[in-house]
Amino acid sequence: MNLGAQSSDDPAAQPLRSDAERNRARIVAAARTVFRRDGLNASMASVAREAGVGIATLFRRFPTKEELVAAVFADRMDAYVDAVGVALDDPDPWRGLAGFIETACAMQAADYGFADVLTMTFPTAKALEQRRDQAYEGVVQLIGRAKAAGRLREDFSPEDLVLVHMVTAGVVNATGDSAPDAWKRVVALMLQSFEAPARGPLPDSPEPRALYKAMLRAGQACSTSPEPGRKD
Amino acid sequence: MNLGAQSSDDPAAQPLRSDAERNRARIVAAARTVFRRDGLNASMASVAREAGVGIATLFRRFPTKEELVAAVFADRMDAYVDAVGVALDDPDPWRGLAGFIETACAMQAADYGFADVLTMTFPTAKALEQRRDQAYEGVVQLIGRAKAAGRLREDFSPEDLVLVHMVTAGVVNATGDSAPDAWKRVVALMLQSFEAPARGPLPDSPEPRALYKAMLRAGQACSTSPEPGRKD
DNA sequence: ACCGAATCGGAATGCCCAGTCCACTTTCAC
DNA sequence: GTGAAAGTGGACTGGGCATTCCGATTCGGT
Repeated sequence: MNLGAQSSDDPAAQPLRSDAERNRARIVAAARTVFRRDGLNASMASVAREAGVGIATLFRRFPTKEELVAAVFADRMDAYVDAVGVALDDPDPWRGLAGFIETACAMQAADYGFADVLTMTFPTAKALEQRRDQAYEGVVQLIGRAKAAGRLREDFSPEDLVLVHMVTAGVVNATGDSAPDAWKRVVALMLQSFEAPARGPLPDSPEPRALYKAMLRAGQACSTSPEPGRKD
Repeated sequence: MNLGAQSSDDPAAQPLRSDAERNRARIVAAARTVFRRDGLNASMASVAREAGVGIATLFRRFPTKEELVAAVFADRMDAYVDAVGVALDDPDPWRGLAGFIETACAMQAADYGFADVLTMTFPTAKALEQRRDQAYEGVVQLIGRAKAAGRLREDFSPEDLVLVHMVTAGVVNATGDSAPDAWKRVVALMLQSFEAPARGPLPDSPEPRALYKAMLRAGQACSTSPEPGRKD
């Protein structure tokens, strides 16, 4: 794993000078802190300040924000993939799925940056997207099993998981520190209506393509503009 | 009603000069367009541009963004209050409540600015907040009746409506034009778990105070900073 | 027509941001 | 030790935004 990454653990590209490696680590740590607190729209300058390095140093190491994001959230994505694994190990597929959703949303609530990451896509961040795909495959299996067990409504689609992440991101965004647990109620509510039997039909799930486009747009917006989301 | 407002229909303050009145109308119309498209974080400058007036003109008429927002969304808020009225007139209180929620969320989807307005509060915009309170009272009644009819889960709280608005805002924000109907599925999902009998207990509803604080913070952020939501 | 007051528009200020450039400093292989 | 390559930080450019100021313009009562 971690095939083409240019991260510190990539032995391919010639190793950084020791001071550069030290600064790189500082930057990633600082970005972790800042993104967790302020979300992905935190400025590069604020990351540099937090890290105690010059702006140029930051940009030399991570020419695009996407690369920085990828480096920072690699481990969160690993945890996300692990959570899928744990869910798949659960003999009760419904409990597994529900637990996974709760865990994943808790990760969003604990890290505003990660909340954003799960609603965006970064095509150039290969390692990150590969992990996302890996998680996706697991989730598809999980969904299949939960439906087979008759515990998950038949019209649930993998896209619904993305919607759940968008919902959670929206709630934690809006409530912030003032009502830090509000998302739990919302997620519980959604889980109750995912459980079979369905209480009624639902409007169609968004097309995977359309949803991907939405996530893509959000990701691009985050690279350059001040605000992830729609804008002029 | 509309007691202390300084809007165009306020006969108290000396009337504006005819050209000023014309510009005021243009500004409000332009702001309506811009806020609908870009949400409340649209810049004052973009409103002035759209209106074809100078920036100073805009600021002279609406010294704060809150005042502009109040002027622009007065009629949307009226429609919102009306929707509550319609719901209260429905002999089936559950159908009334469900229909109201769908209508209100559709209003959010049709106007990004209004989507934001329903998740924020603007203490200085008296007329707007008065309408919000009016709607709130109606909703409380509606909830009471729907519970009495045994169609709404007993642990539903008025705060849940705010959460629904935050959820919808989050989804339309994230999906934008790419998946413009995704919110319908999410709202349908939530409605299904609001319907009695409850499928299970829920985490507590956020404290009204806490939720108010969250809405307040978002509103203040919108007045000055580039981004409604958490930030440095 | 005239004149003062109201109104106008745009330039100016001050802040934050992304991203680049360059003169100075540090590392490390020899 | 030493010198070249790698690395560094801060100044700088260019843009957007909120907000203020002011000289020019327009309205409307006379």
